[in-house]
Amino acid sequence: MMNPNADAVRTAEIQPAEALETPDLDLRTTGRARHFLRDREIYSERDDADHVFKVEAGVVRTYKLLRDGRRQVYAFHGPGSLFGLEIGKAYCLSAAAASDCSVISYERRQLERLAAQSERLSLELYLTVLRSLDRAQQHSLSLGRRSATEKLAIFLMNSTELPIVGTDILLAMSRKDIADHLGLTIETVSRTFSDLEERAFIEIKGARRVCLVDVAGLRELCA
Amino acid sequence: MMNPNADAVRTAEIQPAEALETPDLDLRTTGRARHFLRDREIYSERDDADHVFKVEAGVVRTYKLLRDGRRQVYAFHGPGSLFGLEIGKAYCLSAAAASDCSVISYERRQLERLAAQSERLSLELYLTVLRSLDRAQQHSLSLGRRSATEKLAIFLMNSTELPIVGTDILLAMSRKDIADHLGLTIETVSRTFSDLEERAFIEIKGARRVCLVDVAGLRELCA
DNA sequence: CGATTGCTTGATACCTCTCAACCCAGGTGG
DNA sequence: CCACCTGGGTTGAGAGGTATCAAGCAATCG
Repeated sequence: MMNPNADAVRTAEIQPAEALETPDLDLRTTGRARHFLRDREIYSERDDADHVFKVEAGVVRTYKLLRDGRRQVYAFHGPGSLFGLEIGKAYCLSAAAASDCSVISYERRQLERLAAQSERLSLELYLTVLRSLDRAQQHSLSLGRRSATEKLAIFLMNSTELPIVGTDILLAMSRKDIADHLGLTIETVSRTFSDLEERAFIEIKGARRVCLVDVAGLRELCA
Repeated sequence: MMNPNADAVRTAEIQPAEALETPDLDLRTTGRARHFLRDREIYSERDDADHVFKVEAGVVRTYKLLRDGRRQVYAFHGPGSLFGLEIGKAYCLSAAAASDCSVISYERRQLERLAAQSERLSLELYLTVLRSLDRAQQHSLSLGRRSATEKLAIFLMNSTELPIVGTDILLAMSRKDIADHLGLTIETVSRTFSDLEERAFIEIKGARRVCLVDVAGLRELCA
């Protein structure tokens, strides 16, 4: 059940390729490819949780809305990442495309059947959830005890998994997505970006394109 | 692997009795009872994760320390709750007694062996982790997007699981524990308690004893 | 008792939010 | 081609909530 050999957990803002990278053949055949344009909803909190998803390309965000419109983005899922695993009948989060993306959907009941038969698949599911838990906890640390600058530095350092062009990273998500992920406002995110640039930690080459000039310094900011 | 029958997830600040409540006999025999005085460390981040624990009595906190002394408390575990499940070799959080408490420790390797044999045990472990994930996400929502008043209201409403005397709840943890859990300072927690009392939502009968006078109102505060 | 510890209360500072204006790139249509 | 519009991002000024620093209080313990 638990794997003592799986070593130090990587903590990435964008959930990277992980479980099911080399999936059982069964699984590959049962999935169905789907595409979503940016900001399209994939599923909504309270919907019947009858599917589990894996990202093929692009980035998906999972989030929750409060009555007054405040939004908390829990995680960004990049290619290879699984999302939509649930205990109960319904999803307890919403999921939407943070960028144009394609995902594979698996029928939950089918996946359950397969997992019951395959020791290996069920272990992978277990590890997937455990990894998500680890990330959620890291995220709590970011939200609870850190300044805007620290939050953004952490976010950037954990975004190293993103598409890279030369030394630059490309952010798939909007300022609002970042803000709602870090518990800040768009304005503060923007100001903090500018601040990091003035202090020569990064260079902003476009709203979605950032060069990490001083990685050591950024890491230092993460305390 | 996944259980479609396990319905709506309870979200409690204090992790309640859940998995292993009716444990396999094997498990019961392998556990070893241990006692800890308040604030004693049970394990530390980076220690070898060779044991898994279940709370028998009292409350345990899992937490992490930053270099500058800031502390984030991730969760409080009450009687019946499992903690210490890990992917990697080492614990990625620390655990300590929030109040005097007794826990049962299981050898991880033994638990792994048992889980490999018992469909039921491995399912319970899976669900335990999934539940923890759900709580961690709820917690992120509290940390990221809420005012001190909302945070404390949520905390109190989720503490209904606590020992109750009449209509009062008894808080097992200190103000500092609460503060570090909610991402606030002790002073703000204290002020917010007072504020809630002035507004007649609660009555403070002692530092650790609170009467929830207006439950409907408190629930309203949770938005 | 005096000392210690945990909690409460007060005054002020600081960080982030709020509201508002502005900028810029992309798309549309005359 | 350019005027216009639109949406996302940036920047500014002021307000507000929480942190910080400091003092005071109550309970516990030697």
